[in-house]
Amino acid sequence: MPQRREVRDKVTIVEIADAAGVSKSTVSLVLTGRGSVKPETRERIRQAMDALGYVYNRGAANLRNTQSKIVGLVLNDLSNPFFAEFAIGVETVLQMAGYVAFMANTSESVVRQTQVMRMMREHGAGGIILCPALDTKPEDIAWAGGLDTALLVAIRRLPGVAASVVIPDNVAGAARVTRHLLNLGHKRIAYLGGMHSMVVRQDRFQGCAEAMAGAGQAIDPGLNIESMPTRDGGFTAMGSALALPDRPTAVVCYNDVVAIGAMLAAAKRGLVVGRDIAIVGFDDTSEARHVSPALTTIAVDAGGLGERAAAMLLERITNPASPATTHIGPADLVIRESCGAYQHALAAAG
Amino acid sequence: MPQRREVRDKVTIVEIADAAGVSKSTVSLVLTGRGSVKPETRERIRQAMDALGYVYNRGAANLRNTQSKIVGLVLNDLSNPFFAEFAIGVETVLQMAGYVAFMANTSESVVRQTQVMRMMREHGAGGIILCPALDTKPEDIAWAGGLDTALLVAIRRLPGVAASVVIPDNVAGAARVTRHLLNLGHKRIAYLGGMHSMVVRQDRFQGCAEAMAGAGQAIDPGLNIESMPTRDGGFTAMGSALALPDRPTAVVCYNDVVAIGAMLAAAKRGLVVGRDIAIVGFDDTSEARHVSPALTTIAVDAGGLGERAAAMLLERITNPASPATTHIGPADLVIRESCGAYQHALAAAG
DNA sequence: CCAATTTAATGGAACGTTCCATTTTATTCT
DNA sequence: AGAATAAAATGGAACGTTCCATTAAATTGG
Repeated sequence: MPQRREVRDKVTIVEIADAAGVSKSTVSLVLTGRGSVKPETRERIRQAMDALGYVYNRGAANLRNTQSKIVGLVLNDLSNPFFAEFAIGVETVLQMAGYVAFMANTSESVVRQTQVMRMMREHGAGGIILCPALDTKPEDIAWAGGLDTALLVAIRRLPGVAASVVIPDNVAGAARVTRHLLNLGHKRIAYLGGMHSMVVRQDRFQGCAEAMAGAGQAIDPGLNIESMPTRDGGFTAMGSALALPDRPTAVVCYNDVVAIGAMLAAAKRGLVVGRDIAIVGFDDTSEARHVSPALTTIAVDAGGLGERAAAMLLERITNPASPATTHIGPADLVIRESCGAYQHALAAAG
Repeated sequence: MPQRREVRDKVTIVEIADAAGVSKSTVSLVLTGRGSVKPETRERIRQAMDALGYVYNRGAANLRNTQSKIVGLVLNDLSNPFFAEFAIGVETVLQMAGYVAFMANTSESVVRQTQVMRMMREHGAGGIILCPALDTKPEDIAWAGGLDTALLVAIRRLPGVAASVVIPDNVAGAARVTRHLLNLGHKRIAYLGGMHSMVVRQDRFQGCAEAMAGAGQAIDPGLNIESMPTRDGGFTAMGSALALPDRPTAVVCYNDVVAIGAMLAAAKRGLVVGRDIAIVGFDDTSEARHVSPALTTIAVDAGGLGERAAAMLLERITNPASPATTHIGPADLVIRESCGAYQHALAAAG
């Protein structure tokens, strides 16, 4: 007696060929759209395909091709809306080009990052967009020189790595928002949040310091305070800033989430943000708009950076001879309430 | 004369074998860790691998295996922090199990959703977690009965589809928050946001209506107002609610983002939310905590749902005989300021 | 020390596709 | 109509791996 069939085995190209009374080569032709096949035959094959529920096996195809049509996107912190926006931008461009993104979240873990990138390469990713986890070392991506997988580093640049780069103009943005505070009359300005080892902090701090220098001022070293780049980090950093005998009158924060933590700390001490003290952020995440008072910050267009990153990577994939390039995106000042500009203007008018 | 070599071709298992003076079968053995090979030989092979920069070709391997170790995650709206949290939960569990997630964002487009799921199946995904785009029809995922790719539907259930399901307890959650409002003395309660065709809205509205009925009340049909499930949608829906001759005193919203839009509309009309009118949300996204006044809402633990979804899918992948199951996660009331409970308590005490 | 056993290592045939070199069939030109 | 050409269809050898059936080498037992 015939044994009950356990699992219907995958339907392949030759079964389609049999069903359509044609050779497997012909089926391949209609699949890839490469040769010329009689419309009538094509139709017969198409019908056989959905009748049998055929699904194309890209693994098998890539075995000959090398063209994998997949790219990896490695994010250090998907819970940060900034990176979600970035990812959406990447995805949009990729999907238009018929590529599919292989996305993964490392939660700032370098070992996870390594694992995930290995997996992606093993699956034949033609390129990887990497937003590196903290403490990523050049040797963690030693393969980057190779020709099989193109690498693009985004958001956090990675000194000493041969790869294309897409970042916002951190130093110009920080300089811009600092000048805004200087124009409002602030002199005693603090820089809050982020760890000293982060290149992004270095860049932003540098912009801030340059703007101060341009106005003949300098940042008091005691007002340059590190913290984790989190809400809690901002909260405690602001706490120590306010405990100082000579408080700052304005605070530029590493990013929006630090700024929001700092606002909480100020409020807790009875200060009205925007009146008693100015606080500004960086990134312009959607939270910046909805927090109260609304946060003055630097908009870097996360989605746009993502689109640009994807486009640049695609270019390098399709044309491997092209050199690695660097794109530095705009960083625009968005004035809201937390800097006190509005109240300042009122006072000037009144 | 020899032509300059264009691209170093991929190094394969047999090149490793040659370099290590061994057969390709032996290399395969150490790669898979299946047979027994002398430690000394294993070491020699390992060294050859990193000397030549070998990268495992999973496509080729899967050709024999069928075990792909990849699963797809299809999200309808990555820009919503709720789904980002969900995705992180999924990713965490998947990565522990040695799987890699293939993540894609559809932005509520059914055609994009179809494309992306086809791609994933073509790449050999063993399963797909789908947060369906609006207007997804059962026939859009007709393949779901097949045995090659397991399907799990999350967050928005999809009537008429043979798949496992993971959703929060929408009706219980909505009932709970509605009872809370009833306990605060509200009688004229509106339901705001979401389109009538969405099953999630149907469930939440049902919970709300049941709670009202339990208190001998009913929702005035004129206070059941549809809108897009966005901030703008909430804003305009609230606008029309407030334009009514007989205004609601409390509003339960489809989700947090609608609620935040509604709060803006109320504030614009000079109402103090939490005092002049109660507004509550659903989801407990991180924005709910930071908006002012802080939003009373229903917490559904997006991350936990994600973890559960991944675990359930993995179970079905490794054991295809197991039946499709449904998990309904908890929905807990989080009382903050926007419902006025605090002021209510003060008044009662004073 | 030889047989029996265990441990290591090896060919070679798949797996599902592509693509080159051919062959078959249809179309056009004089 | 017959030759020349163009269009359509086909075998079969890759691609990089796994795994079964073997063989070779090492270990054990009496």
